[in-house]
Amino acid sequence: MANNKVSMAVIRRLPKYHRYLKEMLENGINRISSKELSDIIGFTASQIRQDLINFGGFGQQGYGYNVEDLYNEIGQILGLVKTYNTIIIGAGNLGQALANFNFGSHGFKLEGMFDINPKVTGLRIRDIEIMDMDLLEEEIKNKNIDIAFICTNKDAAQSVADDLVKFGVKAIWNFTPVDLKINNGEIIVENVHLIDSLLTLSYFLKEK
Amino acid sequence: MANNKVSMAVIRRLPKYHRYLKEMLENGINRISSKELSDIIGFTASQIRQDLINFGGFGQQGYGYNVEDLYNEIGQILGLVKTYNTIIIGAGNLGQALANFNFGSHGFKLEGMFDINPKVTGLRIRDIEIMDMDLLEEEIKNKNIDIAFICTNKDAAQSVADDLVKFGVKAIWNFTPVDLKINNGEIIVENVHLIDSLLTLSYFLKEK
DNA sequence: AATTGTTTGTCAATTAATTAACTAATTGTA
DNA sequence: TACAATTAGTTAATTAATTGACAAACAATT
Repeated sequence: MANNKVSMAVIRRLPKYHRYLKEMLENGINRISSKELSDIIGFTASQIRQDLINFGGFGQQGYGYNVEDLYNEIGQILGLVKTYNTIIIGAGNLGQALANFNFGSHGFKLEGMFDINPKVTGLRIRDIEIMDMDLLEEEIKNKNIDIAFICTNKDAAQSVADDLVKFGVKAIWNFTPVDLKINNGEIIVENVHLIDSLLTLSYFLKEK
Repeated sequence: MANNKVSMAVIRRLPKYHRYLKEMLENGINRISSKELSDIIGFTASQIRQDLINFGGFGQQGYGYNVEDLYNEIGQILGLVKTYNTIIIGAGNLGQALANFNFGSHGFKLEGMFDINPKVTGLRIRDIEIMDMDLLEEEIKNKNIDIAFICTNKDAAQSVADDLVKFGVKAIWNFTPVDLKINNGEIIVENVHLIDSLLTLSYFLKEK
């Protein structure tokens, strides 16, 4: 199971494999070749084999891949074997929407929500209390929080991120239209820049 | 202003340029070199020049780029010169969150929201009525809808997409964890696969 | 058991994307 | 006005990513 520098392009395809394999598993398909997978998922068969080889290769010549095994392997590669503790910072519409997404079923347990607005602090979303930001440090440390979702407005994002890092969070899922400056190279930052996505759509729409 | 096949990598960087240039403009910076921009935005100076050359090149040797001009040019490239009419399908937590995002300020005017759930139809979010899906065809045609945001559950996504295409929508912004099958090659589909993003984060978290 | 067909893993070839080097235009200054 | 400094545009070199080809391994069949 080699692991010297897997490219970002490959990594970003893994969740899609995982998604499709799960579906196949649910449909009772227990064997698949790279060619068949190619037809379904839209990557070339060669690319699929190359991608999987990055992590050791899980197939068998003349047979293909066992769907369940491959699903489990990719799950493992994606770190879906343990549960991560998460919190949401900013309990506005987006924060509340994410709280209701139930990422818990994928192994991401929501442990708390935070906001500065006294109109929402004290409320509960899906049994999770919205707490004041004053409690952030304590909660991160007590509950051993791994991942924080930043759903504040863009002006608050950087200072919130600084606090999160200071208090020991390991990864940030950033929903604000800001590129966070994080000095600590150990901290993972994953952005969901909705406006960038919409502008990309707009680009292609204009091209027509 | 050449335009023979700009690569996806370049296109997906454009919104970031646009974002940073806007910020500079607001800060009263009116001139910038590729080197300075590189320090701020994190792409190499060479890449920045290469990117811009795809669209004709807007700089001047010995001077750099005029921030306002470049901002406007990129805005134009991204199609931000006209207003697009949008609707949201699925008025659950996410749909409501997106309605409150106010993409109108970027030229994306929200013209309606739709849901099948009678508990939410009739309600208003930011002065936009949540309508029953029965009215979808009529509204798309009357209001000349360009873009639909799909925020339904994943099981409804494909059939909603089929209807949207049939009724004349030009682009779909898909928030469901499904890869929509659209035959009509003229239709733009832009995905926001939140779970894929979270699993990518998870991958890097596991790597540490 | 032998043979045919399938399919991965591997390696090579190709294509795409990024980075570096260079040239010529322009700015700013003495 | 002349000259040094700056900097985009351009071309070339490098690196990365994708695709194609094929041998070895295995499965299925006779």
